Amino acid sequence: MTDPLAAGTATAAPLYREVRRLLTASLQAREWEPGAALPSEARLAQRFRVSIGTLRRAVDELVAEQVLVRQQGRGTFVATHGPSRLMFQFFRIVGANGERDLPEPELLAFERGRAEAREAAALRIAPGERVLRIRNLLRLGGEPIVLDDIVLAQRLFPDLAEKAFRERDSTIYGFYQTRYGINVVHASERLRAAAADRASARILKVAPGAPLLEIHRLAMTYHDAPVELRRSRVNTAHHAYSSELGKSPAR
Amino acid sequence: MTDPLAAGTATAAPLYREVRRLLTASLQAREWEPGAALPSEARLAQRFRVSIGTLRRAVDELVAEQVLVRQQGRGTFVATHGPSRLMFQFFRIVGANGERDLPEPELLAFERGRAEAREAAALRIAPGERVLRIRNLLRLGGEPIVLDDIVLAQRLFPDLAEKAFRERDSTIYGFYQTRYGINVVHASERLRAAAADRASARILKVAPGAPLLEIHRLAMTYHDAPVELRRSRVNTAHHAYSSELGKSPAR
DNA sequence: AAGTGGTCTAGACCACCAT
DNA sequence: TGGTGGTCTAGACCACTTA
Repeated sequence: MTDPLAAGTATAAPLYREVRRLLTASLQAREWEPGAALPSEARLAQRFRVSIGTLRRAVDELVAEQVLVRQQGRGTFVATHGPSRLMFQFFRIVGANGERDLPEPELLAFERGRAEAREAAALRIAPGERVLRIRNLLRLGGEPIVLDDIVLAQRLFPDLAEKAFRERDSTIYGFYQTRYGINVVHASERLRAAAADRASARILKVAPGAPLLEIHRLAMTYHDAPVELRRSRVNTAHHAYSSELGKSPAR
Repeated sequence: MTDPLAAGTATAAPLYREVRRLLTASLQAREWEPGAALPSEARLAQRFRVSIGTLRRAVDELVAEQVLVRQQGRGTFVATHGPSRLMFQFFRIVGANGERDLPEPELLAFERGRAEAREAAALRIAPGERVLRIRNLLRLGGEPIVLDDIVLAQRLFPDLAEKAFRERDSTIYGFYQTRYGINVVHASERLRAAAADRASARILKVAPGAPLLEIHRLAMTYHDAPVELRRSRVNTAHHAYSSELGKSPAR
């Protein structure tokens, strides 16, 4: 194998990282559609001119981040944002006994606006740039539990209209993925307790001033590029946010 | 290599899992002290009669769970519960700008009691069994921010007295590890928003009824055996709980 | 210089899935 | 039966730490 970085610039990155980078680039370029199978590991190893072990190590990392999914005997697939991925990765609200229900969404508002300073900084766009503001209610077991206020850079979602958003046939991240080729791969959240303002209280059917769990989330695609800013307010009277510390996801 | 499970009982577990099990057993038996180096990978591979690749795979998993720590050129070490592990794995409270401070603890109460039904179920002991109840305040930047109520099965911590707990020279989990050989390796948490009761409000210097972030944590050692039950109340006026979704820790 | 973990390879064999 | 991913091996070479 020829050294990919022969010059003496510090220490060369390991080969499997370079292979991972190439795989990610192909995913970004939509060389393989969401849900589709990648070429076999043997073929990919040939293509990148590495051993199968090195190729597998690169795929291992993308599988760990749930960007790819392996199925023994069948192949390796581009992960889709279906209900199961939502529940495993992006929806952490559980019932009193730890049980998880699929949330039922209701679109409350869909508006166009301009980015405020803090929103612009988080989304890495210019202050005042056009944004979409979406208000979405999630019900669990019929009860209104989560109120989401979503901000998107309009530039990333050209032509997105309320009708298309409302009539999507999948999760929100699934919609981003299939309609706009934007694959949310991780998110960073900050949680606080806050008193319910009047509007939130009315929608969530709690008393004004009641304690709500407030979550600020920045969802990102490859290379930590920001995609979506979201503020959630959760009625935690009969639900909770679940967090696991120091345990590898699944096994 | 002889098959470790020759009989036809379903599918045999992979060899690296068996090696991992043996390593975990040695750790539980304190064959290597916290902070001490394990034998080299070559020697461990010889000992377990596996190839170095298989041995490394077992160690990989324990490193991913932060039970072991690798240092290139030096060796592989039993992870200790020092300040850095606290901050990376078990303390998720950050400031308004995301900065992390080391909390300064103050012991408020140390009492003996009996396990209530829910506590007993969580700790997997009998209802009414002896427990220790510890109330601990954490300050950040001098301000009281987190109030912890800790419940321990006395059986796991024989002879534990207030003085020893108060005068410990490390984190609480470091104390469990060095004094009792109990290594907390992961924890499961449930977060809610709740109104401050009078006692909490006084200690955290907030108004009674102010919204607090309430965290119920069950800390576990190897094989998910429960160790500690903890309820935290956090003043999130100037701090937040940080959560990363779908990102491998560190890299 | 010696010892450690980190990377990479090449190949064998197994388990599982589709046909 | 053929193709896929999953496991395991044996060995070479590199990077880093310590003395």
